[in-house]
Parts: sequence; structure tokens; C-alpha cells
Amino acid sequence: MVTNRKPADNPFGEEQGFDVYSDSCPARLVLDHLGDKWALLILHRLAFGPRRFNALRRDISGISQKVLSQVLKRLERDGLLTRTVTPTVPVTVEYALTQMGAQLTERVCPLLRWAEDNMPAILGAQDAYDVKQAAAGTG
Amino acid sequence: MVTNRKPADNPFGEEQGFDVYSDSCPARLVLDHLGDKWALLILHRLAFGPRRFNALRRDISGISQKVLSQVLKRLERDGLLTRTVTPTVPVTVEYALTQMGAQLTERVCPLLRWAEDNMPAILGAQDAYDVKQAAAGTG
DNA sequence: GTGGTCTGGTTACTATTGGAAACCAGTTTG
DNA sequence: CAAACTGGTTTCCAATAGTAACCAGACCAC
Repeated sequence: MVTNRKPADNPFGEEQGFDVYSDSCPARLVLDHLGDKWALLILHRLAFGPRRFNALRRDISGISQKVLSQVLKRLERDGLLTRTVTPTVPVTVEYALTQMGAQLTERVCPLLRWAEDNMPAILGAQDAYDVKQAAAGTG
Repeated sequence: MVTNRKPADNPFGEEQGFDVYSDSCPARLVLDHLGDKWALLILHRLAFGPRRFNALRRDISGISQKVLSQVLKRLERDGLLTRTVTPTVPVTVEYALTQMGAQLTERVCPLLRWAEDNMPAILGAQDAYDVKQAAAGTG
């Protein structure tokens, strides 16, 4: 059941049948998966080209095997990447973006770039906020 | 302490000092917040213009007061949005994107648009995957 | 003046998830 | 036989997410 709510005050007017604001909309399912820093990092990393499990693990410092495994499985289920097992010895498993995954990643890259570029401003904002909060608590 | 690791096989060559792949990089902090479907939805919603607490709550079906409150606070701390309390009666609290938040949201919108546009393909992929998994389990 | 509604939250409590570390299985190397 | 590579799964605990209830101030109806 797809929702078709189109808010009257939506200046974008771009909805085409799916509405992420509705909790019954399947687009939320994607968002649930994207709402995951690891997924964003993995997609972005695979934009560099296909990559094997342990290579990804080493690339993305801080991710655990379990989580990497889980997220890769999710992304594969979503059709965003493919998992290719090559029966070499030891077995090698290569992950690569599908065309759909590549399209999505095109939208993800600017986001990560922005995050990298704007870190100083954000850290400054956090600092200012914390100072203000501390002052409010003190006074 | 900012990491400067620039993988040799990075075909983008776009890093400018921050590296989201490193767990010691502050850019991860942003990603931690973006890695949150609610944050993405809220930012996208505020792109439509300033909005009050309960308006957002009604817009984004499924979000609870607690989570909305938490995420708004986080985004405010990051300097992505402002919280303006107007001492009317009852008190009204308006949330609006900062310039920085608006910039980020520009990058978020294509993502949500893509999610909406590509739902059929993703649902199809999920279905195919599940069928394949079930068959593998049966056989 | 008592109850209900609006505003915008906070506070329990619980279910789900996230993450660190251990373990598994196959093969090669020492 | 042990170690290390491959790519995971399992176990356990802590953190988080979500549900529902409660709070506080001011308005309105009665």
C-alpha cells in the first residue's frame, strides 16, 4: 500500500507516488538502511571499485566483522550491490555496486564530501552550543 | 587530532584533510548523526521552510516526541538548525535550517528523491533475494 | 474551579540494535 | 601440530530506539 499524500505546502512538488514522510511508505525501508553510517561509508567505498570483505574491513576503520557482514547482506538484498564468490583458495568474496547502487552512491558522495569539508564549522558549532549550555546550567 | 590518511587507490582524490574512513576523524561525528533516518527526514522537511515541533511531529509519521526532541537537539548542536522560542501563549518553538543546514540538505534531497523514485526496483530486488534465499534453504 | 486542549517537551520502561571478542571452517605454510 | 590467510557466525553486554505516560503553563467550556 503506497501512500500518495502530497502536502499542499510542499514547494518541491517532486513526489512521484512515494512519500518518505509516511511510515507506511516503502521508501522508508531504504531510508532505514541508509540511516546507517556504515552503509553510507560502504557504498562510498565501493564507488572506488569492487572490493573484498577484508579489504573493506581494513578500509573502514572501526567497523566490526559482524556489522560489515550484516550491512553488506542488507545492501545486497536491496539490490544495491552484488556478492561474487570466487572459489579460489582461500575463497575470495568480492562486493561491487550494481547500477542502482552506483546511482545511489552518486547521491551519497556529495554528502560525505560535505561532511568532510564542513567539519571545522560543525565542531565549532558543537563547541559553542556546549559552552552556551554550560553557561545556562551555571547561571 | 585530524587524520590525513589518503588511500593510494582512491580514484576520487577529493579528500581535503578529513577522512571519513578513519574512526578518529571528526567527520564521523556528522555521519553518526546523518546515519539516522529521522535526521534525514527532518532536514528534508525543514527545507520546505521553518516548522514547529508538533508540525514536524505530524509531518513525519511514526516519529515519537522523544526521538524528535533528541534529533532536533543534536542537529541544533551541530549548527544545522536553529531553535527559536517565541513566548506567545502557548509558547511556540520554531525550527529552521541554518545556512549550513540548508547546504547539507541540498545534498540530502537528491538522496530522498532517489529513494522515492527507486522503490519499485528495490522492493523487486528484495523479493528476488528472499525467493533465492528460500530456495537455497529448501534445496 | 475542574476538566480538557493546546503548546513542547521529559521520564520511565522495554525491545531492538550495535559493537568487541571469540569462535568456526577450509587451505596453505612452517 | 600451530599460525595465518580467507569470510564469515556466535556470544554477550551496552547503548540506543521506540512506546506510553507524565509534566507544566495557559486557554476554553461548563
